[in-house]
Amino acid sequence: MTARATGGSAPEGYDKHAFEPFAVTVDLAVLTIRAGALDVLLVERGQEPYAGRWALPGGFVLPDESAETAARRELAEETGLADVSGLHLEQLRTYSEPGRDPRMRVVSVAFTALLPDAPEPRGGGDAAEARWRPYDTAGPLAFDHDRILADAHERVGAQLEYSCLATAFCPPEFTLGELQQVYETVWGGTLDRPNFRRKVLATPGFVEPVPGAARLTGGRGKPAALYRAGTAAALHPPLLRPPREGSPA
Amino acid sequence: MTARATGGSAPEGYDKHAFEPFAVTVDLAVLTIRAGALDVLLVERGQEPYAGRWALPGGFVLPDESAETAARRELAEETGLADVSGLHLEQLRTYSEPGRDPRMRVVSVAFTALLPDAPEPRGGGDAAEARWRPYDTAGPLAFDHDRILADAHERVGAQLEYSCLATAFCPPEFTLGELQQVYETVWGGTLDRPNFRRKVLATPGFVEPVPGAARLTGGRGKPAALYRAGTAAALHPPLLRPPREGSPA
DNA sequence: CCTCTTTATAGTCGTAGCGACTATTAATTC
DNA sequence: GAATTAATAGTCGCTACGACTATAAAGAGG
Repeated sequence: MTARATGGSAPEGYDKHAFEPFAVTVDLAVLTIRAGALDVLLVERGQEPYAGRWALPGGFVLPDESAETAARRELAEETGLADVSGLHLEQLRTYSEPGRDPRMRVVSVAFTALLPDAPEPRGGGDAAEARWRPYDTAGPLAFDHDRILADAHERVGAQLEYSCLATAFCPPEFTLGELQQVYETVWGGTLDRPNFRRKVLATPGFVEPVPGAARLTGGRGKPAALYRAGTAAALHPPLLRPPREGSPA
Repeated sequence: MTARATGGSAPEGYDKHAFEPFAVTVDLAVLTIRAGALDVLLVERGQEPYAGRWALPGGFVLPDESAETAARRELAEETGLADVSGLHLEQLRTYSEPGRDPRMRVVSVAFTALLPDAPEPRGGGDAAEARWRPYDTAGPLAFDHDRILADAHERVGAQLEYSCLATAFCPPEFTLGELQQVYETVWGGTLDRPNFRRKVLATPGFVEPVPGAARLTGGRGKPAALYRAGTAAALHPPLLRPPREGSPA
């Protein structure tokens, strides 16, 4: 059933308020790490407004979808991945400023998605060309997508402290060096390797060793032991970000 | 399939037949602490569906409003407070399951609001009677409001750990005992008073003493020093919740 | 082959934070 | 004025953590 609710045609219970139907969309901040840099998936706009500018992938929520379902569908379309069921997808927040789209009233539910490997995106369907772009030089983006992307970055950075989210950037089996690089890339600094190792291994359920003493050969140094994501969801104790300069008075 | 608003092949502007308009509402989880118990502001529904059941206050987002603006307007209407500009209001998440309202497609942006004192709510406008109810015996609520309320509780509990949010439950000047009671009420346990005091005072910017060595008299024991909310937004180091039983293997 | 480089892993040391606990102080109540 | 209540001060021992050093195991290049 379609809601044509402007004026007096609102359903029972809503008729005391006049309300305007809004378009509801999802926007995706799809993040990955390639060559030690944080990359974001962007699409190039072909028409006004913001023609030629890059934007976050997204689209309308269909009548029988939740926002989460729509976001996962868009994620599959934009990345071209066959199976996105295991990927980390999380609602960020909703952006509803009246003027955020000059054409009409659009309320957008933003999501953050994290990918381990980074396949080159295949432009799905009629979508404009999609590409990985470095996070640092991504902007300025169309609409309020700069802010959405910044919010996503901040949220992911904060969640690395107290959740196992970092493993979502890693392949199924990974070394502690790769895991550390996730933290360093998202937080933008360097961490002490022995200390990082001690903290990760001291946190129960964060990672577990791959059976058989598997090691990753082919690198330049000593082969690293392989680990899998553990069963814990939260980190106790948390892995706190080193404080920025100037914090302690 | 469906034309995409951000796609390259769509004609000028949005294709009006590509999406279905949704009603967009806000729902508020308004929390306070009264007599050492966590209370939530609820309204009684007068009509189907869920007639006679309690629900979170909320309403439609008007055409010229953002969701935040609508939430603050609803907060003022439901609580009857003249000035809600200083109250803590924060977006929680958006609920968009297709069947969450049996009448029509409603996407609801949920907010959490924290109040220090607890004036008896005046039923604002045509709203049904609004009342403070204890959090523990609030359910079952109408629609998916049980889940929204639970999500709000969990979010607030988590934010107490690493933000100064607890002061939002307190009046402008408060004692450390009152602040501790906020933590105990939301987390549902007891904290050691000397240790709590030491941690709060050791966190720069969390609280600052009221000038003049002001103290709160009239209580039964030794008068407590009065404090104000500090200037910091985040807590360094965080005030971690005591681990639940069974967490360490 | 031997050595240098690179990376992983092991361990040390001093400090800060924190949980558990005891002691003291200053008000009200009986 | 003694008992009660609550705030504040302080102690003790353990753990976590940052900074640092040392060792092990691979490839690179002569």
